[in-house]
Amino acid sequence: MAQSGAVDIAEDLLAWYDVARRDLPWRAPPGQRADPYHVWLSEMMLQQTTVKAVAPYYRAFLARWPRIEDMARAPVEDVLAAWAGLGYYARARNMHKTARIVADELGGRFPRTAGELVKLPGIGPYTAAAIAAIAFDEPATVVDGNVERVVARLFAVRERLPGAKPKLRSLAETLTPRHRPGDFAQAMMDLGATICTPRTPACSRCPLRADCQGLAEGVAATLPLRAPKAERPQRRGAAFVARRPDDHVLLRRRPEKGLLGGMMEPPTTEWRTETRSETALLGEAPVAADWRRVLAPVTHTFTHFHLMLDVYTADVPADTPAPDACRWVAAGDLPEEALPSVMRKVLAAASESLVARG
DNA sequence: AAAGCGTGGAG
DNA sequence: TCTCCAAGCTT
Repeated sequence: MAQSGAVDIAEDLLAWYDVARRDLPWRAPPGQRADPYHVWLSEMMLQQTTVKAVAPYYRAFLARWPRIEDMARAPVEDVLAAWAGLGYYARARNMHKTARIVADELGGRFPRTAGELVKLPGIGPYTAAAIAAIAFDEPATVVDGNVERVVARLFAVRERLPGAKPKLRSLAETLTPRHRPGDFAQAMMDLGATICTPRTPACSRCPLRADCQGLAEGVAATLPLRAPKAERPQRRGAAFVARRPDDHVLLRRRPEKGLLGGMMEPPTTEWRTETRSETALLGEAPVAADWRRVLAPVTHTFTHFHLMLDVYTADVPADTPAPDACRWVAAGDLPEEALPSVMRKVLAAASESLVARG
């Protein structure tokens, strides 16, 4: 194998990027520097989230809040509602905090270095480096899952993640060029997303195949090695969909911190590992009513547990007061609410059952 | 520093 | 159906 230096590898990758780069909504045309607001917004959304899932949200956010001052002015509830369905909702809360800091305290301008960017809410080492490199041309080393995979294969690193992170980072640093660092970062991610994929990588089409130690040793597709994951426990609970005669349903705002923080839901019981009796579940209903259980429970899988929710529905009087942290919402306004996917499943199950009952 | 934190698509 | 996992951050 002709052993190329780091500079050659970076040059080969950039040459490939110039002809193979993906056209993504947040990318500036070739040769132009991207708008920091656009880069930041896209990077916040892209944390642990696929390009395909992000694209429509990115367009919607930019159309609704064209400048960071616009987002800063919006109530956080609006941002959460627009974010609903993307997951990891702390990202949206942190993003909004950063919007206000940048708009109100920094004159609408993002810090230009990774070292300053990382101090802002929701911006960690990866996002800070990505913004600094892409928007401000700082030769920061951008290390995400793609980069870890590409580097692990390129240098045949057999140490397991997450222990191997420091080694992978330092190897990535040796590759980062002072010229076009933003394009280099995006090239690494494009390579990881389209060629050096987690399963069945297309090594025959890889611009770095001549320098890939993992390929030479026949282990590329198996890297990087990962620690086995903990199994997900099952949790159970009930959700209560109360409906008024004027077609309003009762929603509750979840606590600011923790799972689905700040998001709306039809009131639910606690979610516990053990199964509880219907009587016990109904004891946590938000209002007294003739609750009827929907036939099929809603199931949903979160990052660290499976959830099964029994769904109860009830028709309640028009003058039923909304309990603490709750409010009545017209059925027609539900699409605009900050309802996470699992809670949209609950509402769909309730509404199907109402239809089925006629 | 290990664990908590979403979702939907691919295989 | 089920597992894996995607441009990570926070505490």
